[in-house]
Amino acid sequence: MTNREVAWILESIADMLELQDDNPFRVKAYRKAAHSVYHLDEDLRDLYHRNAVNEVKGIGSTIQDQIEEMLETEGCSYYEQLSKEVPQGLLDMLVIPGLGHKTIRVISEKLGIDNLDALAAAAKAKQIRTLPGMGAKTEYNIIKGIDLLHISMQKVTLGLAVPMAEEFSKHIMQGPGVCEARPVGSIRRGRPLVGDIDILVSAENVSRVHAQVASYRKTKEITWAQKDFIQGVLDYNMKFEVIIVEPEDYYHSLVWTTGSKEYREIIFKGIDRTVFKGIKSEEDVFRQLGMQYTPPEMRENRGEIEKARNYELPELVKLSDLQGDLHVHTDWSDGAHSLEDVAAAAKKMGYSYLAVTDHSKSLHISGGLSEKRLMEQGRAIEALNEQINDFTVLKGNEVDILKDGTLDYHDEILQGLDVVVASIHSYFNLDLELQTNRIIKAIENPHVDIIGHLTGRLLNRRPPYELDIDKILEAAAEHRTVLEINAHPDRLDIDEEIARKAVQMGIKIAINSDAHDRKDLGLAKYGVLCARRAGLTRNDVINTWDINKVIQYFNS
DNA sequence: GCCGTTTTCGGCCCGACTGTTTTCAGTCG
Repeated sequence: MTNREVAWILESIADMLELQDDNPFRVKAYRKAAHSVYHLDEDLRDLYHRNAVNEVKGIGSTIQDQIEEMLETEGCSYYEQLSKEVPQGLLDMLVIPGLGHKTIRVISEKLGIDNLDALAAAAKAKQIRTLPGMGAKTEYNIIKGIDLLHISMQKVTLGLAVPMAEEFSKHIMQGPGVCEARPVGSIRRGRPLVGDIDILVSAENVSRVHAQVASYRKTKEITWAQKDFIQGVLDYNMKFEVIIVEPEDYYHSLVWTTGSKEYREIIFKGIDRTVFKGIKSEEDVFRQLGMQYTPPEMRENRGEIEKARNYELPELVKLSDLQGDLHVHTDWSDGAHSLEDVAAAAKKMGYSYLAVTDHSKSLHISGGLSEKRLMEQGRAIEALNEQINDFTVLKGNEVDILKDGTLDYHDEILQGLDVVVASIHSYFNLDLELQTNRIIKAIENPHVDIIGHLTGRLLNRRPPYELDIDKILEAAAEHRTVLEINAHPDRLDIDEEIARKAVQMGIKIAINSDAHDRKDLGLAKYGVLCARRAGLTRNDVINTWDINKVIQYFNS
């Protein structure tokens, strides 16, 4: 069992205990343990072999025993026992915004409802409003929430799909006679939400691939199998398709299975694909098609085919172009690691700079820094910079944009910072005009360098706030304010459409991890995918620049 | 259930919003 899976079980235990109205602190203890495990740097198995599982913060003797059981048996009897007591349908309901365990308990006890379909039906039949503390609005939110849930159940974020697809490919790769196995389709194109995992496999012996796929520990079900095609379901209801080809057909199949349906139908139109047999690279397939090599992220038929035929594609920004990260949290606010640890991790990644941007004072829950603490942090950063070579930590802050568009610190404070990222963390429901003006006011503040996660969307969970994007882009262009592509796979905000529009207007972009954990610095790769889908080049992205150029841009 | 340089028992993050109520419980970040 992986750390992530252990964390998921602990989190589920917390949910079930909460639905049973158990001691809230016990619930919290499980959540805390889940959080610690999720953010662990080390594999739990290694800790287990060192007999050090209980050294993890938030894990005492009870949870330690449960984790050890999970590692030894791939199961957890306490979790299984609770699963029998708490219907899965109640856990599903927790995902609906506005429904917590107490409300769900009342609904389940008074109306005997234990699944989403019955809940939706009761809401539509106006039965929910008969319960204490619930009214028409509650019913409306339930119906809306279930609709959203049905949509989100069809697709998952890259953050979930990519690690699963990589692990699955690796497993297939270990099969006898397998030459290649790699994720293709929408995952390879970097679409922010994907419906299934597609894996292209080339192998000498097709039947052995079937056995290898069936033996994967997360394969729940094979729903359809042909000689060269396997369709099925993995854990968490993740659908997959495995396409199997002969080694000599691998590269043209790679192009075929990576592009969108429209894309491949256009570029291979009227072409017998057997002419590509034996080709040794994707580049050669494109050469034979009379086209410029097209990066996977662009293969969507959105104008790139014409450009590729005229050899006019831009050179897209690459992950290795990034020289730093301009939005990162530490344990001074709600990050998991110290200033020193985060800086060391960034340096290890090959970065040459990092802006520490903890939360500002109004964000109490996230440990927002008072002016005094911010000053202290500034001194700590200066001291750290004295100690490390060939690396610069910039003094920054992710300052809250308050309801009226003013910022959470006075200008004199902001002036002393190297990097000011301004973001919204409250009043998500303002109307279009108020919300737009609020952000424009922040853009107009001369100390603001970057707007963080502009639209506030959370993929599969929360729609963007009401914003007049065009007006905001005009203001950002006028004030030379940088827009962030927040690389967290739950956000990818701004999205590729806005990013494309922004650079056309001369706005610069920062690809920021918004890491709250040193491991999360690596999430930058998802932001790069988004930028590449938007057609961005190195020069469009300021954190591919060296630090002097970045600072100069902010000060200009 | 976890934790401890005040504690092995008695605490554990808290302020604001939402939708329901007429003073507040539940939810969320």
